[in-house]
Amino acid sequence: MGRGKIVIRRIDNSTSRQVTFSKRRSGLLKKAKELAILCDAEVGVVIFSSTSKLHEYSSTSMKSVIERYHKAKEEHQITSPVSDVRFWQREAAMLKQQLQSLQESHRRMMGEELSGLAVKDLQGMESQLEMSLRSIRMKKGNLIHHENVELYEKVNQIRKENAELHKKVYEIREAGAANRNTFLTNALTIRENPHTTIHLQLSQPDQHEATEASLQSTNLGLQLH
Amino acid sequence: MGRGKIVIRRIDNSTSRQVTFSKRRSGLLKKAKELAILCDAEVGVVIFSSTSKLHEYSSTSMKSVIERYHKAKEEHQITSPVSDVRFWQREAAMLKQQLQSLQESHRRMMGEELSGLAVKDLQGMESQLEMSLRSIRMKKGNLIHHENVELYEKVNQIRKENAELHKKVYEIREAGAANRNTFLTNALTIRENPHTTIHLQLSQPDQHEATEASLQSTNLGLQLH
DNA sequence: AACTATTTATAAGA
DNA sequence: TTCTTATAAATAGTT
Repeated sequence: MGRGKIVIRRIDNSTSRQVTFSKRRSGLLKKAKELAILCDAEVGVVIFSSTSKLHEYSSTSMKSVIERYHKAKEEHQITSPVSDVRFWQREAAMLKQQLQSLQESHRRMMGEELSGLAVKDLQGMESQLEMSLRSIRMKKGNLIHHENVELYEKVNQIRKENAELHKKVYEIREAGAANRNTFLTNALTIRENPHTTIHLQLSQPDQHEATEASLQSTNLGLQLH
Repeated sequence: MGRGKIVIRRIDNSTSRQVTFSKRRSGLLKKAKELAILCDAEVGVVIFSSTSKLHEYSSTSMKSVIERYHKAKEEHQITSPVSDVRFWQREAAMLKQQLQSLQESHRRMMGEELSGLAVKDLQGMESQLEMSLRSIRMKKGNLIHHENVELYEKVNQIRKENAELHKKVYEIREAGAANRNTFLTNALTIRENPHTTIHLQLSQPDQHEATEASLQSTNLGLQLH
């Protein structure tokens, strides 16, 4: 990555070795930092220059990294007779767990890591956020809104068709009455207003559990006796 | 150094975080190796993935690196029981502090303990909450989409039923024409189906104030007695 | 696990 | 040293 390609081998010239060390050291530490942040890793880097100068980076603390390293390697001496150690280890483990849990919750609260959540969970979060917010602007018409409008229109169309059906049935009754002359007085009851209003309301996100679209049969039972 | 520029910040998506970890980890270890060789340095790198898997490199041996590190830090004891206790105590204290800080932040996020905050702080929180809500609603919108698909199906079903009603009405008329002089009285009963109610609800993720889509009662009561 | 379009790191030069 | 710049290398997004 430079003006020319180099072979990875000890740089003989002391000055340029020093210069290269300086550049690459900062590059390495930067990359270590990025890895830790990007990938949520615990990283420790220790560098001694050829002049024995120490340079280091750790995403947490070098002590933590080394401790963890020893544990992972199971090279840590086991029995420190101090039960205090175990207590504090447990304490730390518990706190770490609490912290992680809260961090996760916090991230979700920040709108991150929402995958894997159920609608109900999201609903709860949303209403919580809404409660927290004094005012939130309403956002207008997204794709679902348009679909909603279309559904509204379709339902209205069906309503009209139903109204027409009603009218036809009424006409049939009239015809029957005319033909049969009488005692049909109460034969036909139209209970509903022919202009039955369809109430189309947009649901509250909060009440999403209840918004499960349930469109039930408009089955108008027609029976001949 | 990729198809697009990225911001150095925890990668939310677990899969791509894992992939990036794998790529960058090998990159980091390679760079560490190169630095050690080119510049005649002693280098040690320890990496714990977010899943606590250990990865390491050391130009000499990790033990040597760690010992030299401790020496350079003038901490000659690798791990004495005493320092162990202190370490865990410090660890616990640090975690406790982090936890408290995050708890406070979380409470504020929940709209609690807002006193003592400047207008600027509140504005920052507000925009953060708005961003969070956007993410959550978008996510929810996707989840709700399938409900719309179901609604489409149900609407289609109703249409079919209406078509059948048309047919029946037609048949009734035919029958009426044929039996103009016969007993039709009470013969035709179109009664309300108990399930006639249409209950159509659509969730609108964004227009929460007025998004309750509730379409009730296309109840066309048709009764012949 | 490859493939590239890009970004990033850095070797060499000033 | 520090800056500049041409180029090598790393890698983000994609397949």
